[in-house]
Amino acid sequence: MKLATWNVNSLTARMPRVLGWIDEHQPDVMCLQETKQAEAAFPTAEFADLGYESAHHGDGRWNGVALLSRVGLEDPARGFATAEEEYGCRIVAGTCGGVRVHSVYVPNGRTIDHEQYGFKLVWLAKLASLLGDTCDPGADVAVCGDFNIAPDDRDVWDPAAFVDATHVSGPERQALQVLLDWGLEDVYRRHHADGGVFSWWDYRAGDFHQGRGMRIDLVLVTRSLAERSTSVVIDRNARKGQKPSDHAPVVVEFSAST
DNA sequence: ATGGTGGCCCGGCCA
Repeated sequence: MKLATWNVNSLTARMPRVLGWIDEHQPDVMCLQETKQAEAAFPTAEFADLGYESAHHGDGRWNGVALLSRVGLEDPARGFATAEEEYGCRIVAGTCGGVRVHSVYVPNGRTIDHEQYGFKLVWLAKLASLLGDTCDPGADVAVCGDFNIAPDDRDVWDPAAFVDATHVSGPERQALQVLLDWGLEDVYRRHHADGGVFSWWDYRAGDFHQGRGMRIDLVLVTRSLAERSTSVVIDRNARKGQKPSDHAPVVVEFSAST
C-alpha cells in the first residue's frame, strides 16, 4: 500500500497540481488537509473518475480535511463526533484496505501566548482521546497530516530561531509524545536519521530556496504498520514550480500484511 | 529590515 499525506492549502487552488501528482505517484490512500472547501464544493466526482472513494469534512473558508482511497473506504467518521463542531473541520477517518486512516490538521497555535495555542493543546488531547476510544494500538492505525509540530530539533532549519516558539515548545512536543506513548511511531524516523529535511516552507522571503523549513507533516503509525513500512519520502519537488502549496507531500510504502 | 507571499474573497484574517 502506498499512503500519502499533503496539506494542499486550498484544494480549489491546487486541484490541477493534485490531479497531476496523483497521476504520477498513484497513491492507494491519500490524506489531504486545508481543502478550504464546503461539502458541496469538494470534487467527489473527479476523484471517483480516477478510482478513488472519498470522505471530506469541511465547512468552507478554513481548514477542511479529506481522505481518498482506491482500496476501500469503510466507516467514515468526521470530526470528534461531538454534538457541536467546535473543534473545526480538522479530522476525518476511514478504514482503507484494513487500515484505520486519519487525516488530521492540527491547529497552528500562532504564538505560545495566544489563545489558539491553548486550543491546539486541547485539540491534541481530543485526538488522543479519540484514538483511545475508537482504535486498538495493536491494530493497523495511521494518523497522517499537518501536525504543526516539529518533533525534534533536526526538524527545524535553525533551532536557535525557534526558542520559545510555537511548533517546537515542550507542551506541544509532549502532546505528540502522548500519541507516541499510546502506540504510534513517526515512521519517517524509522528510515531516516538525518536533519534538515522538511515538509513545509513559508511562502515569504524565499524560504524554500534558502532551505528554511520545518518537518511538521507526519505519518504516525502503529507498530504492526511501521514494521511493514519499506520507504518514506518527502516529495519536495512538489513544492517547486507554479502555484505550489507551501507544504510537500509525504509518501509511505508498506508491504502487504502476512 | 517586524518585512516578505499566498489563500480566502475584497478588507482583513490566517498561515
